[in-house]
This record gives sequence, C-alpha cells and structure tokens, in this order.
Amino acid sequence: MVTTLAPGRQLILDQAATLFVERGFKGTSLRDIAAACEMKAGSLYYHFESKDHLLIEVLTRGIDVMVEAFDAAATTTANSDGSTRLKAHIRAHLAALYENGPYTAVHVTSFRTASSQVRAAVIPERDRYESKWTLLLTDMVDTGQIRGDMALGLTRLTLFGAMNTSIEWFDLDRGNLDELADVLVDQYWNGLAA
Amino acid sequence: MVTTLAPGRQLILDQAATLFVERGFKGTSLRDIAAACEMKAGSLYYHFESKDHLLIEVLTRGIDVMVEAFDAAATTTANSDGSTRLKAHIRAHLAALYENGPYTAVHVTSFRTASSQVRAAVIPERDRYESKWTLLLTDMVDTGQIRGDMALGLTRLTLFGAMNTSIEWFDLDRGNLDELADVLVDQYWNGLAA
DNA sequence: TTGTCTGCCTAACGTTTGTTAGGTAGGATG
DNA sequence: CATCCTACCTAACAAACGTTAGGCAGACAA
Repeated sequence: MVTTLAPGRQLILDQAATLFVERGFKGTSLRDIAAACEMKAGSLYYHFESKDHLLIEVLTRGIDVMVEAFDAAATTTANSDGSTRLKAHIRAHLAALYENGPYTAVHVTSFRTASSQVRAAVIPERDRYESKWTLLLTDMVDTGQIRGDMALGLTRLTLFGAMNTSIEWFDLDRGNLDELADVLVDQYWNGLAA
Repeated sequence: MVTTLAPGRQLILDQAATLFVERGFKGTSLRDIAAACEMKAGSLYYHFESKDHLLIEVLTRGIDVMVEAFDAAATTTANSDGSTRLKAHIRAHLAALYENGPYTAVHVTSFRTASSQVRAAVIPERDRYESKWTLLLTDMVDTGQIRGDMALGLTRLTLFGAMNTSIEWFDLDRGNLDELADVLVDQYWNGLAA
C-alpha cells in the first residue's frame, strides 16, 4: 500500500524543520509552524498526533537524507585512496546538512533536549547511520589507509562534532561546500604539524 | 566597592546553569530553577531582573572560566613545542567544560537559540576568548610550529566544534580528560593518514 | 526598643502553550 | 443527486509560562 503524501503534510514538515533549526524545538510553538504554513494550530493535528511525533518524523527524515548521501558517496569511492574516500563522505555529510533541506540540521539543534520518547524512537535510526561510519573507518584501517593506532570511536565523534557545529558559522550563500570539505579533510588527514 | 555575593545568588546561578545544560534554556522554567534551590519562582526576582539576565550572567561566567583556563595554560607552555602547547590549551578548554561547573557548557546548549539581546550582551566576551585562540594559532604558525598553509579561522572553528560537542557523549565519571585531550591532539596534530 | 534592610514568600496577573471537540467547504465517488 | 472523505477552521480547554505587587520574619544598627 502506497501512502501518497498529503499536500499539506510535506509543507508542515518543511516549515517545522526550518523553525526547529532557527529557534529550537522548545522555542517553536505549533502556532508558529501553522502560521508558516498559513494554517491554524489545530489543523496540524489532522496530520500529526502530537508535537513530539512531528519532531520524530523530522528527525527520521534527517537521518534518511544522511544515509542516502553516505551510500551514494560509498558506491562512487569504494576503491579510491584514503583521503579521497574520506573527503567524499565528509562532503556527503555536509551536503545532507546544507543542501537537502533543514531536516538533518535539526539533529544538531534539537536532539539533545528532546523528550526521552523522541530520543528512544530516533536512536535506532541514528545508530544505523553511525555504524556506517564505523564500518568505513575500520575498513580504511584494515586496508592500510588510516593509521592503526587511532581510537576510531573518538575519531568519528570528534569528526561529527567538527562537521555538525559548522551550522553555527557556515553559510551556504557565502561559503563553498567543497572548500569546507577540503579544509576539513586536510586538517584531519594531514594534521596541523609543520 | 566590593559587592559581596549574596548566599542564595550563587546557588541560583549554579542550579540554573545545571538545568540549562540538561534541558536547554527554553526547556527550563523559573519554577524548575527555584525548586532546585528550594525556593519559589518569584524569589528569583530579588536577585535577577529577568530570565534573560540570569542567562547572561551564566554565560558570562562561562567565558570567564574559559579565559582563566586559557591564560593559565598559556603561561605554563609559552615556550614549549607545538603539540605540547596545543594539548595544554585543548586540555584547558575541556577542563573549563567539565571541571569548573556547568557554566561553560551552557554556551554549547543555549547560546544558539538565545534572544538577540542575550547574544548581543555576550558576544563581546565570546570574541575576547576566541581572539586568544586566534593569537595562539597565528603565533604557532609564525614560530614554525603549525603549517603555514592552513586556514586558521576554520581550524579554530572545527576544533571548537570537536571539543564542544563532546558534551553529548563524554562523561567525566567514566572517561579520562587527559586521554581525551591526547586523542584530540593526536588527531589534529598528526592526522589520520597511515 | 525602634527602625531598617535583607531574603524570601504568597498570590495573583495576563499571556502562551499543547491539545481537543465539533463544524464545514469542496472535491471525489456511488 | 446523494454520500463520503479530505483538509482544513473555530473555539475553547487546562496547564504552564514569565513577571509583579505586597507582605513578613529575622538580623542588625541606633
């Protein structure tokens, strides 16, 4: 059974994600979201059963975007050299953050303080994405592309941190995404040492 | 004129900072803060003129902690080699984040969505801290410790991102701060390349 | 003893919040 | 034409919010 997406539903998700990024989840009221959709607050309940469920759907979509971007990068660079592979995946993560709607960015701004029910619903999806990165990094160690003495878990976490917090200062209209990926990969691949 | 700190005032700041980190600024009500202090909400207004002003004071303190930690690291490692200097300052930043109360961590969780008045009040202080890092990094380039072809502005931002988002996964009770600093410095200094 | 100041309390205010119940216009379906 | 379903609306609810005014107990000073 194919559930054709109701026309207003997509709009609500888009506007909600945008506002969640700008003002945070708690800082965004259902009336704010409804107004952005030129609706009234009560109408949202035709499409979503609660504000939390709306957030869950936004977050889930954010992960889907990331997973798709990751898989696309993986298929094109599976046989490339180390820095090329890493750059492709960094670029893919940043693309999910900036080019494919605001869904992914909501994770950075609103996941931390979300209710435990929301977190519980989204964490399995999150893990799915993170395990893809873990697999990538371990494979790069196994194939001799990355040093064998690294704590890969921490490497992934700090890399995520570096990429994700770019939403605080990076502006797609004024900066170039490829340049940002280049800088990040240069830093993480070659290091700062003179 | 020395303004002796009222006894309850310090308690309010501590509890407010703790709750702001846990639940975010918008997710924390004045009644929550008051309850944590075993007070009533109205009583907070004897010490602070608004919720926003309370946040401003918490954030300002957070920066003071970071500045003090930075300066201490700077005086002890001014003449050390590159990786030692970097590690001292990374360790100092992490210490401000985890060891000196929750004040600094509030920046990570609540600055982004703070009102424009709060941001305007805190940004000058923030800049003061950031410029210390900029000065450090440029000096390390000038003295031949860091590669000369790096975009130092981005280096500082991604490094901040990597350190700050550690509050999402690092737990001081289960992890060692020195180890974390070691890993970070190893990553950023030597790079991942095999 | 009288007065003042500090640090809290009580009680309420107006507003905003998420949420619900019931209604209704319009297109699709029989 | 009659019926049903979709996608909204109106109007209200109880609860929670930041904030304010006024009061009161205790410490301290004159």
